[in-house]
Amino acid sequence: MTTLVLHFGEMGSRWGINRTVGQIYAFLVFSEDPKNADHIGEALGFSRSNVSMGLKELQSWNLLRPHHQPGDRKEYFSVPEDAWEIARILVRERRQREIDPTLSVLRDSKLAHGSEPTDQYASGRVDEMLSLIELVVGWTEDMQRLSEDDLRRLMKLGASVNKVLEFSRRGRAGPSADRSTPSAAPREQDA
Amino acid sequence: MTTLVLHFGEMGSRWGINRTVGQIYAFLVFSEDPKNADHIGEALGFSRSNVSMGLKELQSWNLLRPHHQPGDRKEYFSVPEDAWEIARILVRERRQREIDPTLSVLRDSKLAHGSEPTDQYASGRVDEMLSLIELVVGWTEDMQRLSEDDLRRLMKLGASVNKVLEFSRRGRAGPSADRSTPSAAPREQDA
DNA sequence: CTCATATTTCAGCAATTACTGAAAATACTG
DNA sequence: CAGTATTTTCAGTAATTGCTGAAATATGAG
Repeated sequence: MTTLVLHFGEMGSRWGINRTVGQIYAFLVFSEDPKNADHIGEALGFSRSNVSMGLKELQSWNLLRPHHQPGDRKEYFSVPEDAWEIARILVRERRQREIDPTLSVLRDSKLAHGSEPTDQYASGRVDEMLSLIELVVGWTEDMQRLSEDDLRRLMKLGASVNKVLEFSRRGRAGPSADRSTPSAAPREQDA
Repeated sequence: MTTLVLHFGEMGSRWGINRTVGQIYAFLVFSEDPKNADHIGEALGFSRSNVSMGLKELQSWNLLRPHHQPGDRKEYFSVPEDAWEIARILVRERRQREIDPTLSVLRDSKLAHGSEPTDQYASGRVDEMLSLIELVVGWTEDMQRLSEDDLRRLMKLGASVNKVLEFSRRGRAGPSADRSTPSAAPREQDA
Protein backbone atom coordinates (compact mmCIF):
# COMPACT_ATOMS: atom_id res chain seq x y z
CA MET A 1 0.00 0.00 0.00
CA THR A 2 2.94 2.29 0.59
CA THR A 3 3.74 1.80 -3.07
CA LEU A 4 0.25 2.87 -4.00
CA VAL A 5 0.39 5.98 -1.87
CA LEU A 6 3.74 7.00 -3.30
CA HIS A 7 2.50 6.38 -6.80
CA PHE A 8 -0.53 8.58 -6.37
CA GLY A 9 1.79 11.22 -5.04
CA GLU A 10 3.76 11.11 -8.26
CA MET A 11 0.66 11.08 -10.40
CA GLY A 12 -0.69 13.96 -8.40
CA SER A 13 2.10 16.10 -9.69
CA ARG A 14 1.14 15.31 -13.27
CA TRP A 15 -2.22 16.79 -12.45
CA GLY A 16 -2.51 20.21 -10.94
CA ILE A 17 -2.14 18.96 -7.38
CA ASN A 18 1.23 18.38 -5.75
CA ARG A 19 2.85 15.26 -4.44
CA THR A 20 1.86 15.87 -0.85
CA VAL A 21 -1.79 16.30 -1.67
CA GLY A 22 -1.79 13.22 -3.85
CA GLN A 23 -0.32 11.12 -1.10
CA ILE A 24 -2.71 12.42 1.50
CA TYR A 25 -5.66 11.55 -0.65
CA ALA A 26 -4.40 8.11 -1.52
CA PHE A 27 -3.76 7.45 2.14
CA LEU A 28 -7.35 8.37 2.95
CA VAL A 29 -8.75 6.35 0.08
CA PHE A 30 -7.04 3.21 1.28
CA SER A 31 -7.83 3.79 4.95
CA GLU A 32 -10.93 2.15 6.26
CA ASP A 33 -11.75 4.68 8.92
CA PRO A 34 -11.45 8.45 9.11
CA LYS A 35 -8.05 9.91 9.96
CA ASN A 36 -7.04 13.15 11.61
CA ALA A 37 -4.22 15.44 10.58
CA ASP A 38 -1.79 13.89 13.02
CA HIS A 39 -2.41 10.40 11.72
CA ILE A 40 -1.73 11.60 8.23
CA GLY A 41 1.35 13.61 9.03
CA GLU A 42 2.85 10.76 10.99
CA ALA A 43 2.02 8.12 8.40
CA LEU A 44 3.49 10.12 5.53
CA GLY A 45 6.21 12.06 7.30
CA PHE A 46 4.88 15.55 6.59
CA SER A 47 4.84 18.48 8.94
CA ARG A 48 1.59 19.31 10.61
CA SER A 49 1.26 22.54 8.67
CA ASN A 50 1.86 20.83 5.37
CA VAL A 51 -0.94 18.40 6.13
CA SER A 52 -3.19 21.26 7.02
CA MET A 53 -2.58 22.94 3.69
CA GLY A 54 -3.07 19.69 1.85
CA LEU A 55 -6.38 19.04 3.53
CA LYS A 56 -7.50 22.56 2.77
CA GLU A 57 -6.70 22.02 -0.89
CA LEU A 58 -8.62 18.74 -0.94
CA GLN A 59 -11.57 20.37 0.75
CA SER A 60 -11.65 23.05 -1.88
CA TRP A 61 -12.09 20.21 -4.37
CA ASN A 62 -14.98 18.81 -2.30
CA LEU A 63 -13.13 15.54 -2.10
CA LEU A 64 -13.30 15.05 1.67
CA ARG A 65 -15.93 14.04 4.15
CA PRO A 66 -15.30 15.55 7.60
CA HIS A 67 -16.22 13.68 10.80
CA HIS A 68 -16.37 14.72 14.42
CA GLN A 69 -15.90 12.03 16.98
CA PRO A 70 -17.82 12.83 20.17
CA GLY A 71 -15.49 13.63 23.03
CA ASP A 72 -12.54 14.24 20.74
CA ARG A 73 -12.00 17.69 19.42
CA LYS A 74 -9.81 16.64 16.55
CA GLU A 75 -11.26 16.69 13.09
CA TYR A 76 -11.32 13.46 11.13
CA PHE A 77 -11.54 12.98 7.40
CA SER A 78 -12.56 10.25 5.03
CA VAL A 79 -13.30 10.17 1.31
CA PRO A 80 -16.57 9.34 -0.46
CA GLU A 81 -17.33 5.66 -0.03
CA ASP A 82 -17.64 5.06 -3.71
CA ALA A 83 -15.06 5.45 -6.46
CA TRP A 84 -17.73 6.55 -8.93
CA GLU A 85 -18.68 9.39 -6.67
CA ILE A 86 -15.05 10.48 -6.51
CA ALA A 87 -14.79 10.33 -10.28
CA ARG A 88 -17.92 12.41 -10.63
CA ILE A 89 -16.52 15.07 -8.34
CA LEU A 90 -13.23 15.13 -10.21
CA VAL A 91 -14.96 15.61 -13.52
CA ARG A 92 -17.10 18.40 -12.18
CA GLU A 93 -14.33 20.25 -10.41
CA ARG A 94 -11.85 19.92 -13.22
CA ARG A 95 -14.39 21.21 -15.65
CA GLN A 96 -14.95 24.26 -13.51
CA ARG A 97 -11.26 24.97 -13.18
CA GLU A 98 -9.96 23.96 -16.57
CA ILE A 99 -12.77 24.34 -19.05
CA ASP A 100 -15.09 27.06 -17.88
CA PRO A 101 -12.47 29.81 -17.89
CA THR A 102 -11.53 28.86 -21.42
CA LEU A 103 -15.15 29.03 -22.47
CA SER A 104 -15.41 32.58 -21.17
CA VAL A 105 -12.28 33.66 -22.94
CA LEU A 106 -13.44 32.15 -26.19
CA ARG A 107 -16.83 33.80 -25.90
CA ASP A 108 -15.31 37.13 -25.01
CA SER A 109 -13.02 36.91 -27.95
CA LYS A 110 -16.04 36.67 -30.20
CA LEU A 111 -17.56 39.78 -28.70
CA ALA A 112 -14.28 41.66 -28.90
CA HIS A 113 -14.55 41.57 -32.66
CA GLY A 114 -14.61 45.11 -33.88
CA SER A 115 -11.50 46.10 -32.00
CA GLU A 116 -8.97 43.97 -33.85
CA PRO A 117 -9.12 43.74 -37.63
CA THR A 118 -10.95 40.46 -37.18
CA ASP A 119 -8.54 37.79 -38.27
CA GLN A 120 -10.78 35.62 -40.40
CA TYR A 121 -8.96 32.38 -39.80
CA ALA A 122 -8.49 32.71 -36.06
CA SER A 123 -12.12 33.56 -35.54
CA GLY A 124 -13.11 30.45 -37.44
CA ARG A 125 -10.93 28.43 -35.12
CA VAL A 126 -12.51 30.06 -32.11
CA ASP A 127 -15.95 29.04 -33.35
CA GLU A 128 -14.78 25.53 -33.96
CA MET A 129 -13.28 25.14 -30.50
CA LEU A 130 -16.23 26.77 -28.89
CA SER A 131 -18.71 24.40 -30.42
CA LEU A 132 -16.60 21.37 -29.66
CA ILE A 133 -16.14 22.34 -26.04
CA GLU A 134 -19.76 23.27 -25.56
CA LEU A 135 -20.80 19.95 -26.95
CA VAL A 136 -18.48 18.01 -24.67
CA VAL A 137 -19.42 20.03 -21.61
CA GLY A 138 -23.12 19.58 -22.27
CA TRP A 139 -22.56 15.91 -22.66
CA THR A 140 -20.66 15.52 -19.40
CA GLU A 141 -23.45 17.35 -17.63
CA ASP A 142 -25.90 14.87 -19.05
CA MET A 143 -23.76 11.99 -17.93
CA GLN A 144 -23.48 13.44 -14.45
CA ARG A 145 -27.21 13.09 -14.13
CA LEU A 146 -27.25 9.37 -14.81
CA SER A 147 -27.20 6.85 -12.01
CA GLU A 148 -24.02 4.94 -11.44
CA ASP A 149 -25.63 1.81 -12.85
CA ASP A 150 -26.78 3.46 -16.03
CA LEU A 151 -23.41 5.03 -16.50
CA ARG A 152 -21.72 1.71 -16.10
CA ARG A 153 -24.07 0.08 -18.57
CA LEU A 154 -23.55 2.80 -21.11
CA MET A 155 -19.80 2.46 -20.91
CA LYS A 156 -19.92 -1.29 -21.16
CA LEU A 157 -21.78 -0.92 -24.39
CA GLY A 158 -19.01 1.23 -25.67
CA ALA A 159 -19.09 1.86 -29.36
CA SER A 160 -21.84 -0.63 -29.94
CA VAL A 161 -24.24 1.97 -28.64
CA ASN A 162 -23.72 3.54 -32.00
CA LYS A 163 -25.19 0.49 -33.61
CA VAL A 164 -28.32 0.85 -31.55
CA LEU A 165 -28.49 4.41 -32.68
CA GLU A 166 -28.34 3.51 -36.33
CA PHE A 167 -31.79 2.28 -35.62
CA SER A 168 -33.04 5.41 -33.97
CA ARG A 169 -31.49 7.37 -36.80
CA ARG A 170 -33.66 5.78 -39.49
CA GLY A 171 -35.97 8.39 -40.82
CA ARG A 172 -33.30 11.03 -40.55
CA ALA A 173 -32.72 12.71 -43.89
CA GLY A 174 -30.52 11.48 -46.51
CA PRO A 175 -28.13 9.10 -48.09
CA SER A 176 -25.43 9.24 -45.45
CA ALA A 177 -27.28 7.03 -43.00
CA ASP A 178 -25.13 3.96 -43.53
CA ARG A 179 -21.90 5.64 -44.41
CA SER A 180 -18.27 4.83 -43.91
CA THR A 181 -18.36 4.54 -40.15
CA PRO A 182 -16.57 1.37 -39.08
CA SER A 183 -19.22 1.26 -36.49
CA ALA A 184 -18.75 -1.09 -33.75
CA ALA A 185 -18.87 -4.63 -32.75
CA PRO A 186 -19.23 -5.00 -29.02
CA ARG A 187 -15.70 -5.00 -27.69
CA GLU A 188 -14.40 -8.12 -26.03
CA GLN A 189 -14.62 -8.19 -22.27
CA ASP A 190 -11.46 -7.18 -20.48
CA ALA A 191 -12.26 -7.78 -16.89
CA MET B 1 -5.91 36.90 -30.29
CA THR B 2 -3.08 37.90 -28.00
CA THR B 3 -5.53 37.43 -25.17
CA LEU B 4 -6.30 33.93 -26.36
CA VAL B 5 -2.66 32.98 -26.60
CA LEU B 6 -1.93 34.29 -23.12
CA HIS B 7 -4.94 32.50 -21.75
CA PHE B 8 -3.89 29.17 -23.16
CA GLY B 9 -0.51 29.78 -21.64
CA GLU B 10 -2.10 30.11 -18.22
CA MET B 11 -4.32 27.10 -18.75
CA GLY B 12 -1.31 25.16 -19.92
CA SER B 13 0.15 25.45 -16.49
CA ARG B 14 -2.96 23.92 -14.95
CA TRP B 15 -2.28 20.93 -17.14
CA GLY B 16 1.06 19.24 -17.06
CA ILE B 17 2.54 21.54 -19.70
CA ASN B 18 4.07 24.92 -18.90
CA ARG B 19 3.08 28.39 -19.91
CA THR B 20 5.52 28.62 -22.77
CA VAL B 21 4.33 25.42 -24.35
CA GLY B 22 0.72 26.44 -24.00
CA GLN B 23 1.35 29.74 -25.70
CA ILE B 24 3.31 28.17 -28.51
CA TYR B 25 0.52 25.76 -29.23
CA ALA B 26 -2.19 28.39 -29.10
CA PHE B 27 -0.17 30.56 -31.44
CA LEU B 28 0.05 27.71 -33.92
CA VAL B 29 -3.61 26.84 -33.59
CA PHE B 30 -4.64 30.36 -34.47
CA SER B 31 -2.11 30.74 -37.26
CA GLU B 32 -3.30 29.93 -40.71
CA ASP B 33 0.01 28.80 -42.13
CA PRO B 34 2.94 26.87 -40.70
CA LYS B 35 5.45 28.78 -38.59
CA ASN B 36 9.12 28.20 -37.90
CA ALA B 37 10.87 28.54 -34.58
CA ASP B 38 11.96 32.10 -35.28
CA HIS B 39 8.44 33.23 -36.07
CA ILE B 40 7.27 31.76 -32.82
CA GLY B 41 10.06 33.12 -30.69
CA GLU B 42 9.64 36.56 -32.12
CA ALA B 43 5.88 36.59 -31.84
CA LEU B 44 5.87 35.47 -28.23
CA GLY B 45 9.13 36.93 -26.99
CA PHE B 46 10.83 33.68 -26.08
CA SER B 47 14.44 32.78 -26.61
CA ARG B 48 15.22 30.54 -29.51
CA SER B 49 16.22 27.70 -27.18
CA ASN B 50 13.05 27.98 -25.20
CA VAL B 51 11.04 27.62 -28.38
CA SER B 52 13.08 24.63 -29.36
CA MET B 53 12.33 22.90 -26.07
CA GLY B 54 8.68 23.77 -26.31
CA LEU B 55 8.39 22.34 -29.80
CA LYS B 56 10.15 19.21 -28.69
CA GLU B 57 7.65 18.78 -25.90
CA LEU B 58 4.74 19.29 -28.26
CA GLN B 59 6.20 16.81 -30.70
CA SER B 60 6.45 14.22 -27.96
CA TRP B 61 2.69 14.67 -27.60
CA ASN B 62 2.22 14.15 -31.34
CA LEU B 63 0.48 17.48 -31.52
CA LEU B 64 2.47 18.99 -34.37
CA ARG B 65 2.62 18.56 -38.10
CA PRO B 66 6.07 19.37 -39.49
CA HIS B 67 6.51 20.91 -42.94
CA HIS B 68 9.55 21.46 -45.10
CA GLN B 69 9.41 24.27 -47.55
CA PRO B 70 11.57 23.50 -50.60
CA GLY B 71 14.60 25.75 -50.82
CA ASP B 72 14.30 26.78 -47.19
CA ARG B 73 16.04 24.67 -44.66
CA LYS B 74 14.03 25.89 -41.72
CA GLU B 75 11.47 23.56 -40.23
CA TYR B 76 7.87 24.75 -40.16
CA PHE B 77 5.08 23.55 -37.91
CA SER B 78 1.34 23.55 -37.96
CA VAL B 79 -1.30 21.74 -35.91
CA PRO B 80 -3.89 19.22 -37.09
CA GLU B 81 -6.48 20.97 -39.19
CA ASP B 82 -9.35 19.79 -37.10
CA ALA B 83 -10.12 20.45 -33.45
CA TRP B 84 -11.62 16.97 -33.07
CA GLU B 85 -8.38 15.44 -34.16
CA ILE B 86 -6.50 17.46 -31.58
CA ALA B 87 -8.94 16.38 -28.90
CA ARG B 88 -8.51 12.78 -29.89
CA ILE B 89 -4.75 13.06 -29.59
CA LEU B 90 -5.00 14.73 -26.21
CA VAL B 91 -7.22 12.00 -24.87
CA ARG B 92 -4.93 9.29 -26.14
CA GLU B 93 -1.72 10.85 -24.90
CA ARG B 94 -3.08 11.81 -21.54
CA ARG B 95 -4.37 8.33 -21.04
CA GLN B 96 -0.95 6.90 -21.75
CA ARG B 97 0.76 9.27 -19.37
CA GLU B 98 -1.74 9.59 -16.59
CA ILE B 99 -3.83 6.45 -16.55
CA ASP B 100 -1.74 3.59 -17.84
CA PRO B 101 0.97 3.87 -15.17
CA THR B 102 -1.71 3.84 -12.51
CA LEU B 103 -3.25 0.75 -14.03
CA SER B 104 0.09 -1.07 -13.79
CA VAL B 105 0.60 -0.08 -10.21
CA LEU B 106 -2.88 -1.20 -9.27
CA ARG B 107 -2.42 -4.50 -11.04
CA ASP B 108 0.97 -5.05 -9.48
CA SER B 109 -0.43 -4.32 -6.08
CA LYS B 110 -2.85 -7.18 -6.53
CA LEU B 111 -0.05 -9.56 -7.40
CA ALA B 112 2.06 -8.34 -4.51
CA HIS B 113 -0.48 -9.83 -2.14
CA GLY B 114 1.27 -12.41 -0.06
CA SER B 115 4.04 -10.06 0.93
CA GLU B 116 2.03 -7.63 3.03
CA PRO B 117 -0.56 -8.98 5.45
CA THR B 118 -3.14 -8.25 2.80
CA ASP B 119 -5.13 -5.35 4.08
CA GLN B 120 -8.64 -6.48 3.35
CA TYR B 121 -10.12 -3.04 2.93
CA ALA B 122 -7.39 -1.55 0.79
CA SER B 123 -7.43 -4.47 -1.56
CA GLY B 124 -11.16 -4.03 -2.01
CA ARG B 125 -10.56 -0.43 -2.94
CA VAL B 126 -7.91 -1.46 -5.41
CA ASP B 127 -10.35 -3.79 -7.13
CA GLU B 128 -12.97 -1.10 -7.23
CA MET B 129 -10.64 1.46 -8.77
CA LEU B 130 -9.25 -1.04 -11.17
CA SER B 131 -12.62 -2.01 -12.55
CA LEU B 132 -13.74 1.58 -12.84
CA ILE B 133 -10.62 2.65 -14.65
CA GLU B 134 -10.63 -0.34 -16.95
CA LEU B 135 -14.20 0.37 -17.85
CA VAL B 136 -13.51 4.00 -18.63
CA VAL B 137 -10.37 3.24 -20.58
CA GLY B 138 -12.11 0.60 -22.65
CA TRP B 139 -14.87 3.03 -23.36
CA THR B 140 -12.57 5.80 -24.51
CA GLU B 141 -10.88 3.34 -26.82
CA ASP B 142 -14.25 2.52 -28.31
CA MET B 143 -15.04 6.18 -28.74
CA GLN B 144 -11.69 6.77 -30.43
CA ARG B 145 -12.78 4.39 -33.14
CA LEU B 146 -15.91 6.31 -34.04
CA SER B 147 -15.94 8.84 -36.82
CA GLU B 148 -16.08 12.47 -35.90
CA ASP B 149 -19.67 12.63 -37.08
CA ASP B 150 -20.82 9.69 -35.04
CA LEU B 151 -19.07 11.03 -32.02
CA ARG B 152 -20.76 14.35 -32.42
CA ARG B 153 -24.14 12.73 -32.83
CA LEU B 154 -23.65 10.58 -29.77
CA MET B 155 -22.75 13.56 -27.64
CA LYS B 156 -25.65 15.60 -28.91
CA LEU B 157 -27.97 12.89 -27.75
CA GLY B 158 -26.46 13.17 -24.32
CA ALA B 159 -28.37 11.42 -21.62
CA SER B 160 -31.28 10.68 -23.87
CA VAL B 161 -29.22 7.88 -25.33
CA ASN B 162 -30.09 6.15 -22.14
CA LYS B 163 -33.73 6.32 -23.06
CA VAL B 164 -33.02 4.60 -26.31
CA LEU B 165 -31.23 1.95 -24.37
CA GLU B 166 -34.16 1.29 -22.10
CA PHE B 167 -35.55 -0.19 -25.22
CA SER B 168 -32.58 -2.38 -26.00
CA ARG B 169 -32.56 -3.43 -22.38
CA ARG B 170 -36.01 -5.00 -22.49
CA GLY B 171 -35.61 -8.68 -22.11
CA ARG B 172 -32.82 -8.22 -19.62
CA ALA B 173 -33.66 -9.90 -16.32
CA GLY B 174 -35.65 -8.40 -13.69
CA PRO B 175 -37.61 -5.80 -11.87
CA SER B 176 -34.99 -3.08 -11.88
CA ALA B 177 -35.49 -2.25 -15.53
CA ASP B 178 -37.45 0.91 -14.91
CA ARG B 179 -35.87 1.96 -11.69
CA SER B 180 -35.15 5.28 -10.10
CA THR B 181 -33.05 6.70 -12.90
CA PRO B 182 -34.18 10.22 -13.67
CA SER B 183 -33.40 9.26 -17.16
CA ALA B 184 -33.25 11.93 -19.56
CA ALA B 185 -35.18 14.24 -21.64
CA PRO B 186 -33.10 15.51 -24.52
CA ARG B 187 -31.29 18.48 -23.15
CA GLU B 188 -32.15 21.87 -24.54
CA GLN B 189 -29.92 23.13 -27.29
CA ASP B 190 -27.21 25.46 -26.13
CA ALA B 191 -25.62 26.54 -29.34
C1' DC C 1 33.03 17.42 -48.67
C1' DT C 2 32.59 22.19 -47.15
C1' DC C 3 30.46 25.78 -45.45
C1' DA C 4 26.69 28.22 -43.96
C1' DT C 5 22.47 27.84 -41.59
C1' DA C 6 19.39 25.52 -38.28
C1' DT C 7 18.52 23.05 -34.28
C1' DT C 8 19.60 20.97 -29.81
C1' DT C 9 21.84 20.62 -25.55
C1' DC C 10 23.27 22.20 -21.29
C1' DA C 11 25.31 24.77 -17.32
C1' DG C 12 24.08 28.53 -14.78
C1' DC C 13 20.72 31.82 -13.22
C1' DA C 14 15.72 33.27 -12.37
C1' DA C 15 11.24 32.41 -11.00
C1' DT C 16 7.97 29.59 -9.05
C1' DT C 17 6.25 26.33 -6.00
C1' DA C 18 6.55 23.40 -1.87
C1' DC C 19 7.56 22.81 2.96
C1' DT C 20 8.62 24.04 7.70
C1' DG C 21 8.40 25.84 12.49
C1' DA C 22 6.74 29.41 15.15
C1' DA C 23 3.12 32.45 16.11
C1' DA C 24 -1.76 33.65 15.68
C1' DA C 25 -6.37 32.36 15.49
C1' DT C 26 -10.10 29.26 16.49
C1' DA C 27 -12.85 25.99 18.94
C1' DC C 28 -13.97 23.03 22.56
C1' DT C 29 -14.36 21.70 27.71
C1' DG C 30 -15.28 22.42 32.20
C1' DC D 1 -14.94 32.87 30.26
C1' DA D 2 -10.42 30.70 31.33
C1' DG D 3 -7.57 27.40 29.84
C1' DT D 4 -6.05 24.15 26.67
C1' DA D 5 -6.18 21.47 22.52
C1' DT D 6 -6.33 22.01 17.61
C1' DT D 7 -6.02 24.18 13.30
C1' DT D 8 -4.46 27.88 10.30
C1' DT D 9 -1.47 31.34 8.67
C1' DC D 10 2.74 33.06 7.20
C1' DA D 11 7.58 34.50 6.64
C1' DG D 12 11.59 32.31 5.58
C1' DT D 13 14.00 28.68 3.28
C1' DA D 14 14.45 24.57 0.39
C1' DA D 15 13.49 22.28 -3.79
C1' DT D 16 11.87 22.23 -8.24
C1' DT D 17 10.99 23.94 -12.61
C1' DG D 18 11.61 27.26 -16.29
C1' DC D 19 14.51 30.16 -19.19
C1' DT D 20 18.68 31.89 -21.39
C1' DG D 21 22.94 32.41 -24.13
C1' DA D 22 26.81 30.04 -25.63
C1' DA D 23 28.69 25.91 -27.34
C1' DA D 24 27.93 21.61 -29.71
C1' DT D 25 25.64 19.08 -33.10
C1' DA D 26 23.07 18.31 -37.14
C1' DT D 27 21.41 19.29 -41.85
C1' DG D 28 21.30 20.52 -46.58
C1' DA D 29 22.82 23.23 -50.84
C1' DG D 30 26.31 23.74 -53.80
